[in-house]
Order: sequence, then structure tokens, then C-alpha cells
Amino acid sequence: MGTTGAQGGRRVGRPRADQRPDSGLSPRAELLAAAAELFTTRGYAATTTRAVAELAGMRQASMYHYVSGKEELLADLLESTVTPSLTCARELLADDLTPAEDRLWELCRTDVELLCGGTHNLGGLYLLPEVRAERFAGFHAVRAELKDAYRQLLAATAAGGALAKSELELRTDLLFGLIEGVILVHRSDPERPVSAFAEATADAALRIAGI
Amino acid sequence: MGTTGAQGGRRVGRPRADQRPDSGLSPRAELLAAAAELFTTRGYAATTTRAVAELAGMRQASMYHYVSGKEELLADLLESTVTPSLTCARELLADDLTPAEDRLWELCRTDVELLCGGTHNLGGLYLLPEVRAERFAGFHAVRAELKDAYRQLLAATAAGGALAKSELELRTDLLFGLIEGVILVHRSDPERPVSAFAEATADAALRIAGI
DNA sequence: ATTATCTATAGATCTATAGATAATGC
DNA sequence: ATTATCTATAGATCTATAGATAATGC
Repeated sequence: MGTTGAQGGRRVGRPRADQRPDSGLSPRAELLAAAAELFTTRGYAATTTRAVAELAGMRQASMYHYVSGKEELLADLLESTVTPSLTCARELLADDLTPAEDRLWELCRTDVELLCGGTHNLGGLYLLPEVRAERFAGFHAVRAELKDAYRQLLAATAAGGALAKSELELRTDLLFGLIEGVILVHRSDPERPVSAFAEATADAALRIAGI
Repeated sequence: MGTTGAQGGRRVGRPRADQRPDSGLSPRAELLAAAAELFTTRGYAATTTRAVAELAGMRQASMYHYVSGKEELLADLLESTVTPSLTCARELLADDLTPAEDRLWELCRTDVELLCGGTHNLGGLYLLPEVRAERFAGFHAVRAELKDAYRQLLAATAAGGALAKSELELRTDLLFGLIEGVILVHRSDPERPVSAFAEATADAALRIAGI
């Protein structure tokens, strides 16, 4: 079927020099996984194209068959971290039966779970200084939309509705800061069970918000 | 007097190729300031020794007269960010006349003010992935001591004293996470007045702590 | 024939050292 | 003589392209 999936059978093209058990991922996905690991642990600038390609199981030059370079990998990874949270946020915004307090709590919990969940600490990518570059405007746009969802949910709560505009902005920033700052906490102690931690963070977030 | 201060008069040694108005800083301090700016804005790995030296007003090779390389600059900058907070924390721990709640609030406020205060967002250095390297063990030691001060102050409050050990650890982590996460908030909106922001963060921190 | 990979490499860096130079100090 | 700086550069990368090669597909 798909040209991306790596079926068990023989594959077209020259075989890889470094034979390995089939990862089950497409070459592009192998590259993304390798980049995720290296970017989060060593940093973006410190990671060479050779390191990414070789961790993915191919030679440095072969990488260019799938991506235009490191930037494309980072841009792809960044957006893939926010998109699931944003989907969740949109659903919660549309749900007008559940109290806003509960929806905000749920958004916090899900977001922390997604940020701290996966194999690699992908949320850690946000912290890379390179991410501020114009090149990653797409990521910034979705992240801004997510932050705005936090703001809207907060404004819809009883406590949030009573706030002046500038005060609402400040609380949103603190709330969002806590959620993203949790990446640092998770980095310092990756062993802690994620789901209990996500709930505790959501509790703390509502306390910050003044609820 | 000191061999470091840059007096107004003539100076020993070959003049710099790129003449500039006297910064009033010693060459080493000029290098540190340049490194602070570049490391925080572009990232550590992405900053070349040439960029640092040239921003400091000297040629690339001249830098090695003062420091062994980039690593030394980063190590120095990192420690210089925690040390003032740590001094404050020690004083607050020793003060047994003021209620623990007030001391914890004050530590949060001061810490945020120091992190967000200076010209460059030095706190942003914590976020660099390279900082986890063994080379920066000195920084990690002082940072751990600071975190422990947060824990002790929290434990000394009425609300904190009632917590089980694991619960106390979790709250300490969340508290410390908020404070350090504030770096991200400040990065996204550097225009916000720092002192009001520091107070608001301290308020939020106590709310997280459950006080 | 088409494809995925490989090897080889040009060109562009970047770091850290060697040795020269232009000031002041004695 | 001492010092702070400079210029020049060797050696070590790292990226991205060119062109060869070893599979399957028809």
C-alpha cells in the first residue's frame, strides 16, 4: 500500500550499509524520531546532520532524500507537539455544557500529559533559543492559538470573569507559564509518574488562576 | 589599582584594531557581557567564539588571553545568576522572626526580580540543553541548594508542615517550576514591568503552595 | 527503468595555537 | 621587558551536492 510504510518484504533501492532490524517506521519517521532524541538531549545547534542520519540508520547524505535539512525536522517536530493540545482545546471551547472551571482543568491536565508523555521530552524543544526564529512562525501561530484558548476558558470561569483585562492577561501568562515550565520540572525528574503529576499540575494551575 | 578595571588613561599592550569608546568594563567582563547577550538570544552552540570576541570589541584570537573558551564563559554566567538568589535564600532561612509564609513570598519575589531583572534574560541560560553537561556541575550544585531553601521554607509554613514528604517534594517542584518557568513568560513579553510582575508571581507561587 | 541508498568531496566554516607587533614601564 | 593585542593558519569539522551502485519492477 502506502509508499511510506516499511513492509516486511524486500524493498526497492540500494540496501542500507548498516543493516538493522526493521523499525516499522518510514524513513522520514525514523529521521524525525532520531532528531527528537538528539534535539531534546543535546540541543538543536549542537546536533549535526550526520548524527541524526546515523541514529536513524542511514548515512548523512541519504537524509537529504527525505528532508531539506535540520530546520525542516525541527519545524515538523514543533508543530506536532502543539497540534494535539490544540485539538483538545478546540473541543473544550465548543463544549458549552461543562462548567468552564472543569474544562480549564481538563485542558491543563491533557496538555501536561502530552508534554511529558512521549518517549522524548518533546516539550523541551520549546526551550531551544533557535525556535524564536522567523522560520518557525507556523509553530508560534498554533502555540498562540492554544494560549488564547487558555485565556478564553479562564475568562469564562466565575473568578476569571470578574478580572480586568490586564489582570486576565497576567493570569493567563502565569497559567501558561506554569504549564510550559512543567517541562523543566519533568526534565529534572523524568521518573515521576506522569498522570498523577498532570493532575497535580492542573490543580495548581487552577489555584494560580484564583479558582 | 586593579589590573582588571579599565581606567581612562593609556593602556599597556597593542591597541585594539577596532577602536571604541571605553566601556568601563574589564576585558573579561566585556566578554561575559557579550556572551550573555549572544547565548541568551542565539543559543550557546550557535554562538561562535568569533561572534563573542567581536561583540566584546576584540579579535577572535584575543579572547583566549582571558578565557579558555566558550564553556568557561557559560559556566561563569550560570553561577552568577544563582548566587544572588542563594544569598537571599540563606538570609531568609536564618531569619526566625519573620513568618515562613512571608519569607517564602519574599524569596519568590526576589528570585523573579533577579531572573527577569538584568539587561539580558540570563535566566534563559538555564534552558539551554548544553547546561545539563557534567561540566556545569558547579551550577547544578548551587541551584540544588536554592531549591532546597524553597523546600525548607515551604515545610516551615503552616500549610507546608501538614504535608507528607512526597507531597512536599511535589509542591516544591511545582513552586520552583513556576519560578523558573517565569523565564518563558518574560521571554514572550519582555516589556512588562518587572517589579509588579515579580509580586504577582510570588502571589501565584503561594497559591500553588496551598497557602 | 526506477528507486533508495551509497561513496566521495568541494566549499564553508570554526577553534585554538604560533608568532609578530605596538603600546607602556623601568 | 612586559603586556595586550594583532594576523595568519593548521587541523578539524560540517553541509549539501554530484555521481555511482545495488536493489526491485516491468
